Amino acid sequence: MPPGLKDVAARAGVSIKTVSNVVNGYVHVAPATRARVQAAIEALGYVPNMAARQLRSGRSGVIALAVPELQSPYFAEIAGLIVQAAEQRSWTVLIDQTDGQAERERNLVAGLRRHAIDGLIFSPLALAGEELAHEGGTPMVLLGERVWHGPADHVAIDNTAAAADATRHLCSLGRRRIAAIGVQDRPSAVTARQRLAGYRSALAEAGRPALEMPVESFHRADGAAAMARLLDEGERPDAVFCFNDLLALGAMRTLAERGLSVPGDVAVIGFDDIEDGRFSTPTLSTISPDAPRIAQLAVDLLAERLGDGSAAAGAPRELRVDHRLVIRESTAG
Amino acid sequence: MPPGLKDVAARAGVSIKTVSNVVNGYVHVAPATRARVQAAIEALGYVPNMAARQLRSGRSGVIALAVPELQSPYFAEIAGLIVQAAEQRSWTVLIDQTDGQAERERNLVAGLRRHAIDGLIFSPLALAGEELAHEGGTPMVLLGERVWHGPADHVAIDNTAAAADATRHLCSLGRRRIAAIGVQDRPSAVTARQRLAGYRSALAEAGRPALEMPVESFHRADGAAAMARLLDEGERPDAVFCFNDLLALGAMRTLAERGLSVPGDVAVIGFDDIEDGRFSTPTLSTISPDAPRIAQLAVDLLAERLGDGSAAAGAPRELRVDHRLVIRESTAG
DNA sequence: CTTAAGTACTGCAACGTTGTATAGTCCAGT
DNA sequence: ACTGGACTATACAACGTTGCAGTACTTAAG
Repeated sequence: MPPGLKDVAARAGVSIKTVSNVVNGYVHVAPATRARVQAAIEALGYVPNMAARQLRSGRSGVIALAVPELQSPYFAEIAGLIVQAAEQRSWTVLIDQTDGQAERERNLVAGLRRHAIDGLIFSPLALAGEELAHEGGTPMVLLGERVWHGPADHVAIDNTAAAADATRHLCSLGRRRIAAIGVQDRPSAVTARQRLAGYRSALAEAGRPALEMPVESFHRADGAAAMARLLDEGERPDAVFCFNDLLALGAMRTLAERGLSVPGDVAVIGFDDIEDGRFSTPTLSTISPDAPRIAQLAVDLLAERLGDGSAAAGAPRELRVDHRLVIRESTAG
Repeated sequence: MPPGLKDVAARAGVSIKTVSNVVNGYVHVAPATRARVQAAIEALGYVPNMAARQLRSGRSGVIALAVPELQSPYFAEIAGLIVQAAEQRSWTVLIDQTDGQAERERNLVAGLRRHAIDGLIFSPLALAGEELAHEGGTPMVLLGERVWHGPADHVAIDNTAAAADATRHLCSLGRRRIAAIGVQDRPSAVTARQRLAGYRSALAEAGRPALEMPVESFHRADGAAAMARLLDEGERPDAVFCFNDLLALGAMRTLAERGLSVPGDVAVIGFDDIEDGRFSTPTLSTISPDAPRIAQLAVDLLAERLGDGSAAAGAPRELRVDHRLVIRESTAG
């Protein structure tokens, strides 16, 4: 049984509350007393009991981060950055994998964990719109664009503009048949729909035909399969905009297998700027979102809602984060 | 303020304890009463307060997983699998990033989180040996070989044998100058040392010279830099065994930049079987550990220690998990 | 008809912590 | 000497839950 305030108090010859005051850095404690208590704490190896603290204060010091899957490098990176940002506030991050399952996401929002976490940073995949609304419970910050008008804060890059940037870049290389890999028309696939919109608008601007390939999900295998379909289907594209880097890496793999050169025969650009793309052969051009800033802002927004007792007060905010086009070998020359 | 047992009890016209009994599935509750209480629970949206539960029971239902970094695909995969395995027991996993910092790892072992988690699955990087010993606190399962004789369970593959398998494979291709990338001589770099041992023994067996490149850490950039040094240094190797896949991907990148073909000029094999290697150009041969089994066993071991009150009882166990050699393009032909 | 065993439910205490209220001490300024 | 304030320390009551002990009633067995 680990020692409690009681044990420390007994050893130091003071009251329980005085020990509590020392632990919490209360100012009005005589130096001698403080020293005695400190010594007792050291001697017994006292560590505050978080459960009891939380029971009293209602705060656990834990925030949850819900992402579709950790295996995806982009989410792993975001997760790592959020953990770091949370550390500055000495929060612990509990990472939840939703696997893109609506049921799981619903549970999160419904607040099944309500009593254990102070706040939630959530990157929704299966849910969208009003389904994300939650009544007065845990403060929540969403990663991704705001496409509805519920009470949660959002942090996102401008997906549509970024997709247009990527597509325009391909146009500027003089490519004419520019395909998009990553189309999804589920109503909840907000990100895919926005990137598609950006792609279409840039193509329309340049007067080029659209060539759109749907995918099940955003993994390498989906990219590889989509590219294969594209090649088998008809006149082959001379450029591909993939809605994330994993799709692009999969697509490049198929191109290599078919003996096509990148960017010679087909230029490829991705989205997310994951590390893999910096070391692939060829290296992958991409849209680089300012991930550290996304993480920082998400945590800051949450802190704001948490600090202020009136969490509900203040209109929900949408914060826009920068992105930039990174040109590497897969679209060089 | 969320409703508590008290509120439910008032609404259902029973005592607090009866509600508690219903919630906990205690058998001796009249069906009618149970129904009434259930209705009240539904109506108020009652959710048990985990903090209070933990305070009473000492159990939080949360286990921690400590890995060096989530950005590393291997750890991300393990993390995902462990979360899934833990879910079967309805445990929540709190993922901790140590960033390979000894201080951070020490804190974990010392049990700074002692009161908030029931158990710890730990993949140590900076710490080794007796430093990992911990007195009677939280049950702990270590990922990685047991190189000391403390009280914790271990789950690991046979790193030395696996490294020898990889090296022998390169020998069997008729390669003569087989380099190793990933050497580390910090006493805590247990994994690196074991893989090095396997490499050396296989080379000795085949009567080939050793060619060893140290690295700072196990990332793509380290692999790329090590490969560059290797090429600049002297007679170039015709095969490289990299101690993980990230190093191998980095090395392949350097080879591509230098215009060398893989496996034509240099065969490359990695270790971990991360997804990147299945889609890289060329695809990467590797040692594939049975990661799902590692995750399952780690969780099962922890459950065993947790279930039994006498956690200290029972000798610490070391479980060996299978691995296999996966031959892909980077060592084909 | 008594006793024992079983069922249905309740009340109290405790888990370890902190906010509030309070009491005593000491000194400065009247 | 007397008031007011700052300082130091304490006691008590919660936070929401569950283990334990206990009460009242029912049924079965002797």
